[in-house]
Amino acid sequence: MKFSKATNYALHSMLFLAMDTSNKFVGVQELAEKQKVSPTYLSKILTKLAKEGMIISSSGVNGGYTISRKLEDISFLDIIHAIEGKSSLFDCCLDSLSECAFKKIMLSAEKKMEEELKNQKISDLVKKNLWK
Amino acid sequence: MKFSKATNYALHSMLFLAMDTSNKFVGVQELAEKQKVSPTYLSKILTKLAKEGMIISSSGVNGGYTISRKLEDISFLDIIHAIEGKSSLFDCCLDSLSECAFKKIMLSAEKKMEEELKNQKISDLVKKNLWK
DNA sequence: GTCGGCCTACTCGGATATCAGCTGTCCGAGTTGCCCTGG
DNA sequence: CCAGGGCAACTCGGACAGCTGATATCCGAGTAGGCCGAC
Repeated sequence: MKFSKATNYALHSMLFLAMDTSNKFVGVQELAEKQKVSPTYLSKILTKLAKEGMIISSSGVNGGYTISRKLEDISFLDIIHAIEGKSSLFDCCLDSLSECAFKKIMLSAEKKMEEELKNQKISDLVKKNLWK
Repeated sequence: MKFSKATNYALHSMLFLAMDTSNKFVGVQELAEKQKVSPTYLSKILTKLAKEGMIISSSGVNGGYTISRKLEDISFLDIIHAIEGKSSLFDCCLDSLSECAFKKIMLSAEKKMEEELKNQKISDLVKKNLWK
């Protein structure tokens, strides 16, 4: 029961991209170096984000990734869902036909966390310039 | 990023124990059968709960487990913490000396969920008699 | 009758096997910009 | 000069290896209650 490292990489990559003002595409290499990850691995993570439309990828020379225009709309929850998946954190594995009482409660607790994450946008971090 | 099955077993076991009115110790065998798990595996989970003082174990003939007296105080969060551990769900693996901006936000979201789980007691479920 | 030893039904805890998902690597394919060459 | 081919710098995506932690099993040890036999 932990967030995966991939989620961490995804969040940081999004921040890097959001803070890049050059309007150019940023290569995986550069992003990977800053986070000390292998470029190939990071590219897999970025591909997931691209599929969700949060970032845009460009092949070829001077290719790379850049943030999608709708930056203001991208919340932490979106990023986490893109990496971790959207399924519930709790599975009641007893094959109860009737709804498991625990599941309801766990689900509502989960919702509370998601609400909080939905209100946190990457763009807020950029404004506060919280990165070194 | 999922709650483990062990957590599910722990929650259900706690409910079974809480609903047992016989004032006797309930054997692992019985608990395991109801949840269709191996008794040895379940015993490891129950040992963790016992170490946290939520349940009491008794060796020997007619031994088993029974709920601790302070049932009213036992929340979902206590049970989850006993099984999953108490460490934060999010680790920022960049060795930033300064506090990572993400960690703060993730931690606060996590807290929201924990608050909810802290207010949910096993004893409430027993009262509502939500189990088949 | 009663005391003590044995047997049985339990839990406890360590060692180990198994499995799934996360992490990470490798490589071939596709794409694009740029240079270089031939007309 | 300039059009086209080739090259190099990229990403993309599938296949696969390694590792870690969750899941599960096995077994020996300890413990408590009850039975049974000897005195």
